Amino acid sequence: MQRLADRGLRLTQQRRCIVAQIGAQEAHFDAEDLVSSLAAGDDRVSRATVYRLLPVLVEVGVLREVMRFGSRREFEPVEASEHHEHLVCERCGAVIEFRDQALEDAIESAARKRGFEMHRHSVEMVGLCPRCARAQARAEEDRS
Amino acid sequence: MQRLADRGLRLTQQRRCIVAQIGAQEAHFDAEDLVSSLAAGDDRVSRATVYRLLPVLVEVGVLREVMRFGSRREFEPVEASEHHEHLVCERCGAVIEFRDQALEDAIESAARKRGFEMHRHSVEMVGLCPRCARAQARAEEDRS
DNA sequence: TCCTAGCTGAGACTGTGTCTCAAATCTAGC
DNA sequence: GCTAGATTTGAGACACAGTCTCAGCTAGGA
Repeated sequence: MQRLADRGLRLTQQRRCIVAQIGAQEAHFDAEDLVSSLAAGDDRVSRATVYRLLPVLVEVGVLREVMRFGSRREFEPVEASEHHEHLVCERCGAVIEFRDQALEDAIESAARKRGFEMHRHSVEMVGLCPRCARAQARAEEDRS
Repeated sequence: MQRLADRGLRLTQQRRCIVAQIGAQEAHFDAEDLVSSLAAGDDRVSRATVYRLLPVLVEVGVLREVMRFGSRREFEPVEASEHHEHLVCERCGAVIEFRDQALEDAIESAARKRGFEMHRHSVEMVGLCPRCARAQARAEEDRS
């Protein structure tokens, strides 16, 4: 909230509602999640307002835009967690968050090596989570 | 083309046109690029057909789906080049392709360490390309 | 040649996100 | 506390990428 004020942005009722709702949200969420959970509550905030505020919160450093699964833009609170990467299971849709210092280092070094001033990055790994990999292996065994 | 036949898929005129057009395409392209370049030529292939074939070509191993810039799904031919990552410049929009073995290794090891069976991955690095980073630095110098 | 599963085209439809503009509201200055 | 005016809002139209439907067509095996 304070960060909005610092930037000369107004602290409207709607913005308070949105920020409060973000606090109540799961780790990842997208604009439509917010719109519907605000609608479910007593807060009346229009879709346009939510869509307008999200990029502002990213710029102000409250949110971080994470990968896009499908076509929706996903967000997560910056302070809630350290930066992390995501494993996406093709079979069950699970999203596994993880942090890997060696990977971070490799990314930063790759950028530096090429004179690139990196502001953010994301790694998307798609495949089978441990559970589905096992299930798949069993299914193939049975077939043979 | 052969790969389609191997899978029991038909080699229709439209599919030949699409595959030929992909060959004539720049490194990256998306469905709309293809649709419009097909329309510009003498080939008449509908949008639906193009959108239908692209995921098939990915599955068959002819194309690879790369990162999504904005909201469009981008593709690139698999054989044209080795797997590579992308640096995206926020300022000029340039996309720099690069390959970094250390980074690949770090990604694979991160997946393996977590029992994840990785099928594909992509790294998106956003920031300033060397040229824009220099321009930015100069601009800030001038201002002070 | 014939048959039919698979493919196509046209356009309606869906979902996500943006834009517009009149009306409402926040905040600085008095 | 009041006022002015700059910002923000809401509702809905719009834009765009991508999907779906279904009647008609066709590749390719028998």
